[in-house]
Amino acid sequence: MPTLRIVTWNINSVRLRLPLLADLVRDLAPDVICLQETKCPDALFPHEGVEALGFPHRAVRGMKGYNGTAILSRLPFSVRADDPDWCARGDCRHLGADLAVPGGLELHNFYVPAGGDVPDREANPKFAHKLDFIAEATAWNAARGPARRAMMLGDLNIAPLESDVWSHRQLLDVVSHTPVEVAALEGWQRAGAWHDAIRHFVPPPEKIYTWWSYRARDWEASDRGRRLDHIWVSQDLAAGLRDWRVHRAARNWTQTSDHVPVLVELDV
DNA sequence: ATGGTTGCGGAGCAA
Repeated sequence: MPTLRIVTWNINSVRLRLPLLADLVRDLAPDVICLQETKCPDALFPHEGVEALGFPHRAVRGMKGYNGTAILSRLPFSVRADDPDWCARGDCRHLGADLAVPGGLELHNFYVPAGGDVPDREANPKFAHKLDFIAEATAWNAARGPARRAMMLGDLNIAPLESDVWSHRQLLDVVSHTPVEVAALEGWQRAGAWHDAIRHFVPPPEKIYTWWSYRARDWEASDRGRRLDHIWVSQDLAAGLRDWRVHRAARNWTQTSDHVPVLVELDV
């Protein structure tokens, strides 16, 4: 029974931050890295640099300027070909893989739309897109039944719990923590019977954040963070969870992302 | 209440 270390990171430009990927590999020793916001067309992906870090197996789904996902792996895997094109946009927000481990392991890397600034689906098309995206993913999970030997991770752009934000009261009207978004994310989680792998180790009310705005004068002193990045596992994998890490130190790396890497180690 | 920063791409949009 192999033990895997799997990381999710919204890298916010894979070309700009390729050197930081080396720091991530040094610090976390991952077997699989799932990236979001690579902002890189597939033809321009820095394959050589990633190969040199020890990741011979890669899949990328990128576009010019925005979005983009990638899976970098020490183990072989195949890209899942029949997963949906969410909201029929072809906007590179999901990459599914079947990892070559005994018994198989499904891995879904998501970049959920951020949703703009106004939490109103009529006034703000970006917020409508966010809710529609999650509704489609929820229906997909519901149709497939409870997940088995599967992981679901990525930048979901929602902080569901009061202890996932620096101030529940002050963020109730802020996109990422509104009740309608929280209900949508909880519905998605329920539809797939997903188990929150980070809250498995750190139950509420302990605070956990994975994102701090670039706009803060001193992100560390103000510590106004949100837990936007998540790792969920199917119920049959929950007993295999071994370790976790939110790599807060990465927020102080030179020219870093506003998100930090999140790691889970588990027996699969 | 407002404004604050970053990346892409080379202005303005998205976050």
